Amino acid sequence: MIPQLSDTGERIRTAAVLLFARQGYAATSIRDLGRAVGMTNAGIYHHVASKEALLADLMRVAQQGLIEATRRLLAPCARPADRLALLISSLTAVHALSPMTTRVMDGELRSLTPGSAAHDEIIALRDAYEAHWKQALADGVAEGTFRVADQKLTRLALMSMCTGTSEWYRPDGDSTLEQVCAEFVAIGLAAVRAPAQAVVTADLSLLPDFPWEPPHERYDPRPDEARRPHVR
Amino acid sequence: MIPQLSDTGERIRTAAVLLFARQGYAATSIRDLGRAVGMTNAGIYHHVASKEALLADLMRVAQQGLIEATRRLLAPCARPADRLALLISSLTAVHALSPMTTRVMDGELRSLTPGSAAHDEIIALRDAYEAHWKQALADGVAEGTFRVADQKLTRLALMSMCTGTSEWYRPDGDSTLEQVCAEFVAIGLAAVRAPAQAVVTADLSLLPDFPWEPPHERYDPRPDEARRPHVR
DNA sequence: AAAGCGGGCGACCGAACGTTCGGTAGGAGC
DNA sequence: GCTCCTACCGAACGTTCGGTCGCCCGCTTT
Repeated sequence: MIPQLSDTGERIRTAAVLLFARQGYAATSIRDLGRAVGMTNAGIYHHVASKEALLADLMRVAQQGLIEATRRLLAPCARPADRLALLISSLTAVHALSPMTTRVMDGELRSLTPGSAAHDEIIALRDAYEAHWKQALADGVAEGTFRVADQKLTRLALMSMCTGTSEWYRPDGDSTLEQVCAEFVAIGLAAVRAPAQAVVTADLSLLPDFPWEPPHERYDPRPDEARRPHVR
Repeated sequence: MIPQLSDTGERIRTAAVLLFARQGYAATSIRDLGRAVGMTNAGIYHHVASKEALLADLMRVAQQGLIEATRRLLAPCARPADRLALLISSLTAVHALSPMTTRVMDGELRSLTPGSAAHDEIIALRDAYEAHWKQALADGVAEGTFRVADQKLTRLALMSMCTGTSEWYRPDGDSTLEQVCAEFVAIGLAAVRAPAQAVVTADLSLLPDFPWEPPHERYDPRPDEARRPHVR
């Protein structure tokens, strides 16, 4: 028979991403996790080495997915302005489409034990991703297409704008994802004083797909019983 | 004699803002707090009603300070473009100058018990602040000065850009705070298609001053002994 | 000198934490 | 029929959590 190997593991990851994004890693207990998937806390440990290893797994796969998707998107694209446009629209789209995963990815780095192998690995992955942005900005400046006061400032400001999307975007809001991306690309190109051009946005089908990302709207992890008030 | 009433209370708040910003509220224990100010956990409770009340106090004062400063800044200013410029530069400057306080203010709302009086109060304060942004944008659109696809989208994108500043700004970086503010105002006005104008930025002396905000660079809370590795 | 008092300490509480362990139900392979 | 193996549970481990209680020290007031 089909072993359906990681079915339970996937359900655990789905619940973990949701709870970590909602309450934060430190405020989520293994027992919370078990309750969300209809298991005892002991059962969780048959699928997960430790709470921190679970977080590290989620963050590694998320970060690698983003890097791989970015590499694919940027491959056929030469001009710095186009590359910057793709970086902006893809980062925005990933944060809009996978808000829970990206919230954990962006905000829980501090929950990994500093100096641990997992911590260092995630930092290296994050640096590898940011290198794409640094390169695009530096190329545009070297080419004379971009005029920026401070490349680091510009990069961090634009990335903040994109990553913030996970905090507010709703698919049933007033703007479609395509409109959001186009708008952000326009703002980004204005920020580097590049001439407004034919708008290039990312092909959404090339974006990473996280199997554990819950559906966008309301998703309630409680299986059959009400959750305790979490007084503490 | 001067009772110097809140000296210890102020030291507790300083340590709390630092630890909450660094590790998060849930990952910070009362004993961590006590260690940072050279006290036992029991001693802390002579100055603080509860851990959550301490967080609520910090958030309330921070949010009220921001609202009050914004009110003062906006008072003598009529044109929507100028008001938007002031909102952008003041929000950016507060996040650059008080990164620890603003990180707690922006990121720890979820740590307040939902439905509690404190939680509702902070939400009401946050809504009161956002009303300034909504008003400025709506006025500009009504007046015909701004052209935006979606006011909510524009507002949240610009606010994300400003609040992100607390995550990366360093006073010894490549850009001065004035340059950052001017740049962000330019980006913001471009985002609403307002004509580039004489740049209006906030008077920094009108910004709120949080007595507990630690000095910007490295600030080490350990009083005399090394900190345990925080294994758990 | 005696009394009052605020600030802090040591000891402690019940609960929850991450994690481990022995055991067991059920299906697959021989 | 017997033996594995996977998946999970009940119970407990030692530790840490937020918070309380009683006492004591050093200061002020009288």
